[in-house]
Amino acid sequence: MKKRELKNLLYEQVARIGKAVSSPKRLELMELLAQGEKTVDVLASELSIDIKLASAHLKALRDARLVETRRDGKYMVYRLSGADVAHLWVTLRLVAEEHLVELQLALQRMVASPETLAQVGRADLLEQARRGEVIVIDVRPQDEYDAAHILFARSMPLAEIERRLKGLPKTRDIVAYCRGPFCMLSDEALKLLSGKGYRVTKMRDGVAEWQAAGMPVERSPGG
Amino acid sequence: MKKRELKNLLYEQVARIGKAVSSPKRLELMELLAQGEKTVDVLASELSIDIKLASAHLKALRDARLVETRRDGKYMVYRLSGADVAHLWVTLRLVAEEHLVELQLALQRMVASPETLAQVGRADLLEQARRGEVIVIDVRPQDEYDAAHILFARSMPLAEIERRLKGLPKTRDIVAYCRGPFCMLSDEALKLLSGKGYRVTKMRDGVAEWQAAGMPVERSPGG
DNA sequence: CTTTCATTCTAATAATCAATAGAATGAAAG
DNA sequence: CTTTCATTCTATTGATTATTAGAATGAAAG
Repeated sequence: MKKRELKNLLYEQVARIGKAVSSPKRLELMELLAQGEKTVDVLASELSIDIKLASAHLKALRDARLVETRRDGKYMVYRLSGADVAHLWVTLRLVAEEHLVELQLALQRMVASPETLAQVGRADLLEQARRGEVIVIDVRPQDEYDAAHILFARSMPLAEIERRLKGLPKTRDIVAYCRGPFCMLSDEALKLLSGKGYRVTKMRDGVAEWQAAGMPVERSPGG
Repeated sequence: MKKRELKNLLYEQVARIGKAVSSPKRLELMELLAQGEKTVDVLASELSIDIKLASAHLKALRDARLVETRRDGKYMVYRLSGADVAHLWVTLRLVAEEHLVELQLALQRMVASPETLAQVGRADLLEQARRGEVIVIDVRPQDEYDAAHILFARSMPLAEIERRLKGLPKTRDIVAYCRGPFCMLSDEALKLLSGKGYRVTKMRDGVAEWQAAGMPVERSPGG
Protein backbone atom coordinates (compact mmCIF):
# COMPACT_ATOMS: atom_id res chain seq x y z
CA MET A 1 0.00 0.00 0.00
CA LYS A 2 1.20 3.46 -0.95
CA LYS A 3 0.12 5.13 2.29
CA ARG A 4 2.21 2.79 4.45
CA GLU A 5 5.38 3.45 2.44
CA LEU A 6 4.92 7.20 2.72
CA LYS A 7 4.39 6.95 6.47
CA ASN A 8 7.49 4.79 6.83
CA LEU A 9 9.46 7.42 4.97
CA LEU A 10 8.33 10.14 7.36
CA TYR A 11 9.17 8.27 10.54
CA GLU A 12 12.48 7.07 9.09
CA GLN A 13 13.54 10.69 8.69
CA VAL A 14 12.76 11.49 12.32
CA ALA A 15 14.57 8.29 13.29
CA ARG A 16 17.70 9.73 11.67
CA ILE A 17 17.67 12.33 14.43
CA GLY A 18 16.98 9.60 16.97
CA LYS A 19 19.92 7.51 15.75
CA ALA A 20 22.20 10.51 15.96
CA VAL A 21 21.34 11.00 19.63
CA SER A 22 21.50 7.30 20.54
CA SER A 23 25.22 7.34 21.34
CA PRO A 24 26.63 8.64 24.66
CA LYS A 25 29.66 10.12 22.93
CA ARG A 26 27.54 12.05 20.46
CA LEU A 27 25.36 13.39 23.27
CA GLU A 28 28.44 14.60 25.09
CA LEU A 29 29.61 16.29 21.90
CA MET A 30 26.24 17.99 21.56
CA GLU A 31 26.37 19.26 25.12
CA LEU A 32 29.84 20.69 24.57
CA LEU A 33 28.80 22.31 21.30
CA ALA A 34 25.81 23.83 23.07
CA GLN A 35 28.38 25.92 24.96
CA GLY A 36 29.76 27.32 21.71
CA GLU A 37 31.61 26.23 18.58
CA LYS A 38 34.70 24.08 19.04
CA THR A 39 37.46 22.45 17.00
CA VAL A 40 37.76 18.70 16.58
CA ASP A 41 40.89 18.36 18.68
CA VAL A 42 39.31 20.28 21.57
CA LEU A 43 36.24 18.06 21.41
CA ALA A 44 38.32 14.88 21.22
CA SER A 45 40.48 15.81 24.19
CA GLU A 46 37.45 16.87 26.27
CA LEU A 47 35.98 13.42 25.68
CA SER A 48 39.33 11.66 26.06
CA ILE A 49 38.90 9.85 22.75
CA ASP A 50 40.95 9.44 19.60
CA ILE A 51 40.57 12.25 17.11
CA LYS A 52 39.56 9.74 14.44
CA LEU A 53 36.73 8.49 16.62
CA ALA A 54 35.61 12.03 17.36
CA SER A 55 35.68 12.76 13.65
CA ALA A 56 33.50 9.72 12.95
CA HIS A 57 30.92 10.74 15.57
CA LEU A 58 30.89 14.29 14.29
CA LYS A 59 30.29 12.95 10.80
CA ALA A 60 27.26 11.06 12.12
CA LEU A 61 25.95 14.26 13.69
CA ARG A 62 26.60 16.16 10.47
CA ASP A 63 24.82 13.50 8.39
CA ALA A 64 21.79 14.05 10.62
CA ARG A 65 22.20 17.81 10.06
CA LEU A 66 22.55 18.45 13.79
CA VAL A 67 25.94 20.15 13.41
CA GLU A 68 27.63 22.30 10.79
CA THR A 69 31.26 23.03 10.06
CA ARG A 70 33.41 26.02 9.29
CA ARG A 71 37.10 26.12 8.46
CA ASP A 72 39.29 28.44 10.46
CA GLY A 73 42.82 28.25 9.09
CA LYS A 74 44.02 24.72 9.63
CA TYR A 75 41.29 24.04 12.18
CA MET A 76 37.83 22.63 11.48
CA VAL A 77 35.25 24.29 13.69
CA TYR A 78 31.99 22.53 14.56
CA ARG A 79 28.82 24.18 15.80
CA LEU A 80 25.22 23.12 16.40
CA SER A 81 22.91 23.74 13.43
CA GLY A 82 20.54 25.78 15.55
CA ALA A 83 19.15 26.61 18.94
CA ASP A 84 16.59 23.85 18.46
CA VAL A 85 19.39 21.26 18.61
CA ALA A 86 20.53 22.54 22.00
CA HIS A 87 16.89 22.44 23.03
CA LEU A 88 16.70 18.80 21.91
CA TRP A 89 19.67 17.91 24.10
CA VAL A 90 18.03 19.56 27.11
CA THR A 91 14.75 17.79 26.40
CA LEU A 92 16.45 14.40 26.17
CA ARG A 93 18.33 15.01 29.40
CA LEU A 94 15.18 16.11 31.21
CA VAL A 95 13.23 13.04 30.07
CA ALA A 96 16.10 10.81 31.16
CA GLU A 97 16.33 12.54 34.55
CA GLU A 98 12.59 12.27 35.02
CA HIS A 99 12.20 8.57 34.24
CA LEU A 100 15.53 6.78 34.75
CA VAL A 101 16.24 5.93 38.38
CA GLU A 102 19.83 5.00 37.54
CA LEU A 103 20.48 8.54 36.35
CA GLN A 104 18.83 10.07 39.40
CA LEU A 105 21.05 7.99 41.66
CA ALA A 106 24.22 8.85 39.75
CA LEU A 107 23.40 12.54 39.93
CA GLN A 108 22.73 12.34 43.65
CA ARG A 109 26.14 10.77 44.20
CA MET A 110 27.73 13.57 42.18
CA VAL A 111 26.42 16.44 44.26
CA ALA A 112 28.64 16.82 47.30
CA SER A 113 25.90 18.19 49.53
CA PRO A 114 22.37 19.15 48.48
CA GLU A 115 22.31 22.27 50.67
CA THR A 116 24.91 23.86 48.40
CA LEU A 117 22.36 24.09 45.58
CA ALA A 118 20.90 27.51 44.87
CA GLN A 119 17.24 27.38 45.82
CA VAL A 120 15.99 30.45 44.02
CA GLY A 121 13.98 30.37 40.77
CA ARG A 122 15.39 31.52 37.46
CA ALA A 123 13.39 34.74 37.20
CA ASP A 124 14.10 35.69 40.83
CA LEU A 125 17.80 35.00 40.43
CA LEU A 126 17.91 37.18 37.35
CA GLU A 127 16.23 40.04 39.20
CA GLN A 128 18.56 39.71 42.20
CA ALA A 129 21.55 39.65 39.88
CA ARG A 130 20.30 42.75 38.08
CA ARG A 131 20.03 44.60 41.39
CA GLY A 132 23.46 43.39 42.42
CA GLU A 133 22.11 41.54 45.46
CA VAL A 134 23.66 38.34 44.16
CA ILE A 135 26.78 37.78 42.10
CA VAL A 136 26.42 35.17 39.38
CA ILE A 137 29.73 33.73 38.16
CA ASP A 138 30.28 31.71 35.00
CA VAL A 139 33.15 29.30 35.69
CA ARG A 140 33.43 27.86 32.16
CA PRO A 141 36.35 28.74 29.91
CA GLN A 142 36.35 32.33 28.69
CA ASP A 143 35.40 31.48 25.08
CA GLU A 144 32.23 29.71 26.20
CA TYR A 145 31.27 32.76 28.26
CA ASP A 146 31.87 34.93 25.20
CA ALA A 147 29.68 32.72 23.03
CA ALA A 148 26.72 33.04 25.40
CA HIS A 149 26.19 33.62 29.09
CA ILE A 150 23.44 34.35 31.56
CA LEU A 151 22.54 38.03 31.96
CA PHE A 152 24.55 39.95 34.57
CA ALA A 153 26.90 36.98 35.03
CA ARG A 154 30.61 37.68 35.21
CA SER A 155 33.22 35.40 33.70
CA MET A 156 35.35 33.61 36.27
CA PRO A 157 36.94 30.60 34.53
CA LEU A 158 37.86 27.83 36.93
CA ALA A 159 41.32 27.53 35.40
CA GLU A 160 42.26 31.06 36.42
CA ILE A 161 39.84 31.64 39.26
CA GLU A 162 42.54 32.25 41.87
CA ARG A 163 43.96 35.15 39.90
CA ARG A 164 40.54 36.78 39.49
CA LEU A 165 39.41 36.71 43.10
CA LYS A 166 40.15 40.41 43.81
CA GLY A 167 36.82 41.94 42.89
CA LEU A 168 34.80 39.23 44.61
CA PRO A 169 33.24 40.29 47.95
CA LYS A 170 32.89 37.81 50.79
CA THR A 171 29.87 39.68 52.10
CA ARG A 172 27.66 38.94 49.11
CA ASP A 173 25.93 35.71 48.02
CA ILE A 174 27.59 34.11 45.01
CA VAL A 175 25.96 31.67 42.58
CA ALA A 176 28.22 29.60 40.33
CA TYR A 177 27.12 27.85 37.15
CA CYS A 178 28.82 25.93 34.36
CA ARG A 179 27.68 23.74 31.45
CA GLY A 180 24.70 22.11 33.07
CA PRO A 181 23.77 19.36 35.50
CA PHE A 182 26.37 16.93 34.10
CA CYS A 183 29.25 19.37 34.42
CA MET A 184 31.39 19.51 37.52
CA LEU A 185 33.25 22.76 36.97
CA SER A 186 30.91 24.64 39.28
CA ASP A 187 31.29 21.95 41.95
CA GLU A 188 35.04 22.45 41.93
CA ALA A 189 34.61 26.22 41.99
CA LEU A 190 32.25 25.87 44.92
CA LYS A 191 34.67 23.69 46.85
CA LEU A 192 37.53 26.07 46.18
CA LEU A 193 35.66 29.27 46.99
CA SER A 194 33.83 28.11 50.09
CA GLY A 195 37.20 26.90 51.41
CA LYS A 196 38.33 30.52 51.18
CA GLY A 197 35.30 31.83 53.05
CA TYR A 198 33.07 32.95 50.22
CA ARG A 199 29.28 32.45 50.49
CA VAL A 200 28.74 30.45 47.35
CA THR A 201 26.08 28.06 46.04
CA LYS A 202 25.78 26.12 42.81
CA MET A 203 23.14 26.43 40.10
CA ARG A 204 22.43 23.25 38.11
CA ASP A 205 21.36 25.13 34.97
CA GLY A 206 23.72 25.99 32.18
CA VAL A 207 23.12 28.36 29.29
CA ALA A 208 21.31 25.68 27.24
CA GLU A 209 18.86 24.95 30.06
CA TRP A 210 18.39 28.66 30.68
CA GLN A 211 17.64 29.30 27.03
CA ALA A 212 15.38 26.26 26.64
CA ALA A 213 13.29 27.66 29.48
CA GLY A 214 12.83 30.87 27.51
CA MET A 215 15.18 32.98 29.61
CA PRO A 216 17.44 35.55 27.95
CA VAL A 217 21.15 35.02 27.32
CA GLU A 218 23.82 37.44 26.24
CA ARG A 219 26.83 37.40 23.91
CA SER A 220 30.09 39.15 24.46
CA PRO A 221 30.75 41.82 21.80
CA GLY A 222 33.58 39.78 20.27
CA GLY A 223 31.90 36.36 20.75
CA MET B 1 40.18 8.06 35.76
CA LYS B 2 37.14 8.08 38.01
CA LYS B 3 35.66 11.28 36.61
CA ARG B 4 35.54 9.90 33.06
CA GLU B 5 33.71 6.74 34.14
CA LEU B 6 31.10 8.77 35.99
CA LYS B 7 30.58 11.02 32.99
CA ASN B 8 30.24 8.01 30.70
CA LEU B 9 27.59 6.63 33.02
CA LEU B 10 25.57 9.85 32.84
CA TYR B 11 25.59 10.11 29.04
CA GLU B 12 24.89 6.39 28.69
CA GLN B 13 21.67 6.87 30.59
CA VAL B 14 20.52 9.67 28.31
CA ALA B 15 21.56 7.51 25.36
CA ARG B 16 19.04 4.91 26.56
CA ILE B 17 16.35 7.45 25.69
CA GLY B 18 18.11 8.17 22.40
CA LYS B 19 18.23 4.48 21.48
CA ALA B 20 14.53 4.13 22.26
CA VAL B 21 13.68 6.90 19.78
CA SER B 22 16.10 5.71 17.09
CA SER B 23 13.59 3.38 15.43
CA PRO B 24 10.87 4.59 13.05
CA LYS B 25 8.40 2.04 14.39
CA ARG B 26 8.92 3.13 17.97
CA LEU B 27 8.46 6.77 16.99
CA GLU B 28 5.18 5.91 15.30
CA LEU B 29 4.10 4.07 18.44
CA MET B 30 4.97 7.11 20.53
CA GLU B 31 2.95 9.39 18.29
CA LEU B 32 -0.06 7.11 18.52
CA LEU B 33 0.25 6.83 22.28
CA ALA B 34 0.44 10.62 22.48
CA GLN B 35 -3.20 10.53 21.34
CA GLY B 36 -4.17 8.40 24.31
CA GLU B 37 -3.60 4.93 25.76
CA LYS B 38 -3.99 1.97 23.42
CA THR B 39 -3.88 -1.82 23.47
CA VAL B 40 -1.13 -3.81 21.76
CA ASP B 41 -3.35 -5.19 19.02
CA VAL B 42 -4.64 -1.72 18.13
CA LEU B 43 -1.08 -0.41 17.94
CA ALA B 44 0.08 -3.39 15.87
CA SER B 45 -2.74 -3.06 13.36
CA GLU B 46 -2.28 0.72 13.07
CA LEU B 47 1.38 0.09 12.16
CA SER B 48 0.55 -2.95 10.00
CA ILE B 49 3.06 -5.10 11.85
CA ASP B 50 2.99 -8.43 13.63
CA ILE B 51 1.80 -8.29 17.20
CA LYS B 52 5.04 -9.95 18.34
CA LEU B 53 7.09 -7.22 16.71
CA ALA B 54 4.91 -4.54 18.25
CA SER B 55 5.36 -6.22 21.59
CA ALA B 56 9.15 -6.20 21.17
CA HIS B 57 9.21 -2.49 20.29
CA LEU B 58 6.93 -1.68 23.19
CA LYS B 59 9.27 -3.60 25.46
CA ALA B 60 12.14 -1.41 24.24
CA LEU B 61 10.10 1.70 25.01
CA ARG B 62 9.18 0.29 28.42
CA ASP B 63 12.83 -0.54 29.20
CA ALA B 64 13.62 3.11 28.53
CA ARG B 65 10.71 4.05 30.82
CA LEU B 66 9.00 6.01 28.06
CA VAL B 67 5.79 3.97 28.32
CA GLU B 68 3.89 2.23 31.11
CA THR B 69 1.35 -0.58 31.08
CA ARG B 70 -1.95 -1.36 32.67
CA ARG B 71 -4.02 -4.50 32.38
CA ASP B 72 -7.64 -4.15 31.36
CA GLY B 73 -9.25 -7.57 31.36
CA LYS B 74 -7.48 -9.63 28.77
CA TYR B 75 -6.02 -6.54 27.12
CA MET B 76 -2.72 -4.91 27.90
CA VAL B 77 -3.00 -1.14 27.71
CA TYR B 78 0.03 1.03 26.99
CA ARG B 79 0.38 4.73 27.70
CA LEU B 80 3.17 7.30 27.66
CA SER B 81 4.93 7.74 31.01
CA GLY B 82 4.23 11.45 31.03
CA ALA B 83 3.53 14.59 29.09
CA ASP B 84 7.27 15.11 28.74
CA VAL B 85 7.47 12.03 26.51
CA ALA B 86 4.89 13.47 24.12
CA HIS B 87 6.89 16.69 24.25
CA LEU B 88 10.03 14.75 23.30
CA TRP B 89 8.27 13.31 20.26
CA VAL B 90 7.21 16.78 19.14
CA THR B 91 10.72 18.14 19.69
CA LEU B 92 12.28 15.35 17.64
CA ARG B 93 9.79 15.88 14.83
CA LEU B 94 10.39 19.64 14.81
CA VAL B 95 14.17 19.24 14.67
CA ALA B 96 13.80 16.74 11.83
CA GLU B 97 11.44 19.05 9.95
CA GLU B 98 13.78 21.98 10.46
CA HIS B 99 16.98 20.33 9.25
CA LEU B 100 16.18 17.39 6.98
CA VAL B 101 15.37 18.40 3.43
CA GLU B 102 14.13 14.90 2.62
CA LEU B 103 11.41 15.25 5.24
CA GLN B 104 10.43 18.71 4.04
CA LEU B 105 10.01 17.37 0.52
CA ALA B 106 7.99 14.35 1.64
CA LEU B 107 5.67 16.58 3.65
CA GLN B 108 5.19 18.94 0.72
CA ARG B 109 4.17 16.04 -1.48
CA MET B 110 1.67 14.92 1.17
CA VAL B 111 -0.28 18.14 1.36
CA ALA B 112 -2.74 18.22 -1.52
CA SER B 113 -2.73 22.02 -1.86
CA PRO B 114 -1.03 24.51 0.46
CA GLU B 115 -3.94 26.95 0.34
CA THR B 116 -6.06 24.51 2.30
CA LEU B 117 -3.91 25.04 5.40
CA ALA B 118 -5.40 27.16 8.16
CA GLN B 119 -3.36 30.36 8.34
CA VAL B 120 -4.41 31.60 11.75
CA GLY B 121 -2.22 31.37 14.87
CA ARG B 122 -2.99 29.08 17.76
CA ALA B 123 -4.12 31.76 20.20
CA ASP B 124 -6.28 33.51 17.58
CA LEU B 125 -7.88 30.25 16.51
CA LEU B 126 -8.72 29.44 20.11
CA GLU B 127 -10.36 32.84 20.57
CA GLN B 128 -12.35 32.54 17.34
CA ALA B 129 -13.46 29.05 18.34
CA ARG B 130 -14.52 30.34 21.76
CA ARG B 131 -16.68 33.00 20.14
CA GLY B 132 -18.13 30.49 17.71
CA GLU B 133 -16.78 32.31 14.66
CA VAL B 134 -14.95 29.18 13.63
CA ILE B 135 -15.85 25.54 14.12
CA VAL B 136 -12.92 23.33 15.05
CA ILE B 137 -13.49 19.63 14.37
CA ASP B 138 -11.44 16.73 15.72
CA VAL B 139 -11.55 13.96 13.12
CA ARG B 140 -9.65 11.34 15.15
CA PRO B 141 -11.47 8.32 16.62
CA GLN B 142 -13.79 9.16 19.47
CA ASP B 143 -11.61 7.64 22.20
CA GLU B 144 -8.69 9.88 21.25
CA TYR B 145 -10.95 12.92 21.44
CA ASP B 146 -12.09 11.77 24.87
CA ALA B 147 -8.51 11.36 26.09
CA ALA B 148 -7.62 14.94 25.16
CA HIS B 149 -8.78 17.51 22.62
CA ILE B 150 -8.33 21.14 21.77
CA LEU B 151 -10.64 23.53 23.64
CA PHE B 152 -14.02 24.17 21.97
CA ALA B 153 -13.34 21.44 19.38
CA ARG B 154 -16.14 19.05 18.57
CA SER B 155 -15.61 15.38 17.89
CA MET B 156 -16.28 14.39 14.29
CA PRO B 157 -14.50 11.06 13.69
CA LEU B 158 -13.64 10.49 10.06
CA ALA B 159 -15.07 6.97 10.17
CA GLU B 160 -18.56 8.26 10.94
CA ILE B 161 -18.33 11.78 9.61
CA GLU B 162 -21.14 11.37 7.07
CA ARG B 163 -23.62 10.47 9.78
CA ARG B 164 -22.69 13.49 11.89
CA LEU B 165 -22.96 16.21 9.26
CA LYS B 166 -26.36 17.51 10.40
CA GLY B 167 -25.22 20.18 12.87
CA LEU B 168 -22.45 21.45 10.61
CA PRO B 169 -23.25 24.78 8.92
CA LYS B 170 -21.97 25.52 5.42
CA THR B 171 -21.90 29.22 6.18
CA ARG B 172 -19.17 29.01 8.82
CA ASP B 173 -15.42 28.41 8.49
CA ILE B 174 -14.39 24.95 9.64
CA VAL B 175 -10.91 23.90 10.77
CA ALA B 176 -10.10 20.19 10.89
CA TYR B 177 -7.24 18.63 12.84
CA CYS B 178 -6.06 15.12 13.63
CA ARG B 179 -2.94 13.54 15.16
CA GLY B 180 -0.37 15.96 13.82
CA PRO B 181 1.57 16.80 10.67
CA PHE B 182 2.21 13.13 9.81
CA CYS B 183 -1.43 12.12 10.05
CA MET B 184 -3.69 12.21 7.02
CA LEU B 185 -7.08 11.86 8.65
CA SER B 186 -7.74 15.59 8.40
CA ASP B 187 -6.68 15.58 4.74
CA GLU B 188 -9.31 12.97 4.00
CA ALA B 189 -11.90 14.87 6.02
CA LEU B 190 -11.02 18.02 4.11
CA LYS B 191 -11.39 16.33 0.76
CA LEU B 192 -14.71 14.81 1.77
CA LEU B 193 -16.20 17.95 3.28
CA SER B 194 -15.10 20.45 0.67
CA GLY B 195 -16.57 18.13 -1.93
CA LYS B 196 -19.90 18.64 -0.19
CA GLY B 197 -19.59 22.42 -0.18
CA TYR B 198 -18.26 23.08 3.31
CA ARG B 199 -15.71 25.85 3.88
CA VAL B 200 -13.00 23.78 5.54
CA THR B 201 -9.24 24.13 6.06
CA LYS B 202 -6.71 21.88 7.75
CA MET B 203 -4.61 22.56 10.83
CA ARG B 204 -1.26 20.75 10.98
CA ASP B 205 -1.14 20.68 14.78
CA GLY B 206 -2.43 17.81 16.83
CA VAL B 207 -3.03 17.73 20.57
CA ALA B 208 0.63 16.92 21.31
CA GLU B 209 1.87 19.92 19.33
CA TRP B 210 -0.78 22.13 20.90
CA GLN B 211 0.20 21.04 24.39
CA ALA B 212 3.93 21.28 23.75
CA ALA B 213 3.37 24.91 22.76
CA GLY B 214 1.80 25.55 26.15
CA MET B 215 -1.79 25.74 24.90
CA PRO B 216 -4.60 24.22 26.96
CA VAL B 217 -6.29 20.92 26.17
CA GLU B 218 -9.40 19.36 27.58
CA ARG B 219 -10.54 15.89 28.61
CA SER B 220 -13.96 14.45 28.17
CA PRO B 221 -15.66 13.65 31.51
CA GLY B 222 -15.37 9.91 30.91
CA GLY B 223 -11.94 10.03 29.19
C1' DC C 1 -12.14 -25.91 28.94
C1' DT C 2 -11.64 -22.96 24.99
C1' DT C 3 -10.62 -18.68 23.06
C1' DT C 4 -8.34 -14.35 22.89
C1' DC C 5 -4.66 -11.34 23.92
C1' DA C 6 0.10 -10.85 24.98
C1' DT C 7 4.55 -12.10 26.19
C1' DT C 8 8.55 -14.93 26.11
C1' DC C 9 11.87 -18.21 24.25
C1' DT C 10 14.26 -20.01 20.54
C1' DA C 11 16.33 -19.59 16.14
C1' DA C 12 17.91 -17.69 11.92
C1' DT C 13 19.06 -14.05 8.66
C1' DA C 14 20.74 -9.71 7.58
C1' DA C 15 22.26 -5.49 8.78
C1' DT C 16 24.30 -2.02 11.37
C1' DC C 17 27.37 -0.04 14.76
C1' DA C 18 31.34 1.16 18.08
C1' DA C 19 35.99 1.16 18.77
C1' DT C 20 40.69 0.78 17.41
C1' DA C 21 44.59 1.10 14.27
C1' DG C 22 47.54 1.82 10.25
C1' DA C 23 48.12 4.24 5.97
C1' DA C 24 47.02 7.70 2.68
C1' DT C 25 45.16 12.20 1.45
C1' DG C 26 44.05 17.06 1.65
C1' DA C 27 44.21 21.73 3.37
C1' DA C 28 46.39 25.42 5.40
C1' DA C 29 50.25 27.61 8.27
C1' DG C 30 54.91 28.70 8.77
C1' DC D 1 58.95 21.54 2.14
C1' DT D 2 57.52 20.35 6.76
C1' DT D 3 54.27 20.34 10.31
C1' DT D 4 49.74 20.31 12.10
C1' DC D 5 44.95 19.34 11.86
C1' DA D 6 41.43 16.54 9.99
C1' DT D 7 39.35 13.34 7.13
C1' DT D 8 39.03 9.14 4.62
C1' DC D 9 40.03 4.36 3.46
C1' DT D 10 40.90 -0.15 4.87
C1' DA D 11 40.39 -3.75 8.05
C1' DT D 12 39.26 -6.20 12.17
C1' DT D 13 36.92 -7.34 16.44
C1' DG D 14 32.86 -7.53 19.05
C1' DA D 15 28.38 -6.26 19.94
C1' DT D 16 23.90 -5.05 19.07
C1' DT D 17 19.66 -4.64 16.19
C1' DA D 18 15.52 -5.47 13.18
C1' DT D 19 12.65 -8.71 11.33
C1' DT D 20 10.28 -13.00 10.79
C1' DA D 21 8.60 -17.38 12.54
C1' DG D 22 7.35 -21.38 15.39
C1' DA D 23 6.32 -23.02 19.95
C1' DA D 24 5.28 -22.52 24.72
C1' DT D 25 3.36 -19.91 28.57
C1' DG D 26 0.37 -16.94 31.22
C1' DA D 27 -3.69 -14.23 32.22
C1' DA D 28 -8.34 -13.29 31.88
C1' DA D 29 -13.06 -13.74 29.58
C1' DG D 30 -16.83 -16.46 28.39
